[in-house]
Amino acid sequence: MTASFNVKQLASSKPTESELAILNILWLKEEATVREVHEILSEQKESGYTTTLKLLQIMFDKGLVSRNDSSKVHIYKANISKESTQHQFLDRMIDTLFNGSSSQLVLQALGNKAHSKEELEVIEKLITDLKSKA
Amino acid sequence: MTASFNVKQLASSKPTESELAILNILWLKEEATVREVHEILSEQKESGYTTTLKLLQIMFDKGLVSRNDSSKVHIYKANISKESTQHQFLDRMIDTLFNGSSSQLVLQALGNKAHSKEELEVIEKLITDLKSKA
DNA sequence: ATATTGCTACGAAATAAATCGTACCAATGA
DNA sequence: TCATTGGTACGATTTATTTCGTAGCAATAT
Repeated sequence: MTASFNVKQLASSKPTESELAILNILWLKEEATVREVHEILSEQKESGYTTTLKLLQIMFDKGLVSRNDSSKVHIYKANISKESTQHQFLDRMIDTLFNGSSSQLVLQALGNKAHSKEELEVIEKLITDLKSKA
Repeated sequence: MTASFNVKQLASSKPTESELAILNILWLKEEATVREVHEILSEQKESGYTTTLKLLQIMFDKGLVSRNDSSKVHIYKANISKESTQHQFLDRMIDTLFNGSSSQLVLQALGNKAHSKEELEVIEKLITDLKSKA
């Protein structure tokens, strides 16, 4: 048996908080064993090894991660991209908290925190591009 | 006994999904009875009256809403602002999903959906302002 | 007076999420 | 060979959240 993932429910379900924490690690490392994930995870939050294991197994069942179990030590990979997950959460947030207006959200986000001139210019450039296409 | 709210845990806790749905209604209507909240809520989602009631009572205990119970029919108000809640969720999201970079989030949000020229110009204007202060 | 209606309070069940203990297996070292 | 180590599987507990039934009370209608 080689690389595979379960198809009970495709990666449509919204990851929970702890699942997100694990996904972040997998996005960073591309591949990781349970132990590796657990090591990094426990820097952020105290918890037992089997908790991490179980979480990864649940995520596997949901299709959020895939794994290679050809050797005894299973190797996990994220099965959804960071971008699509960002997208998913942004959409949901725009719906539930910004009356469906993404520009509303952008304005808030820009207002909240300090941004360097460089960051602002990158954004500005994107807007110029978008305007020419609108 | 007049307008009051419980102080067990101040409005620090992150509202849950259903609590958010209720807050949205209260932000819209400024004040509402349980029945009014329930009426609007059940347009979006089937559920019993006492469910809404209980939810409001829990939110009251958490300090998320305040209420005037001087008459038999209690009148509820949101006790946290929409803006601060947006802020709270944005921050959390930036942390857990955008490596702490809010401009990253802005870029994603701008890229995701179509924006009208007008919206883009409002954002552009804000950026110009921010740049002059940076 | 008594029944009905509409409200709050609140315990408790149902569901979802997170956590952990224990069993079990294979590889390795003494 | 036998003990130890390090891995997976998985049931069961705990905790958080949602949902609802039932009791009880006051106002209103019959």
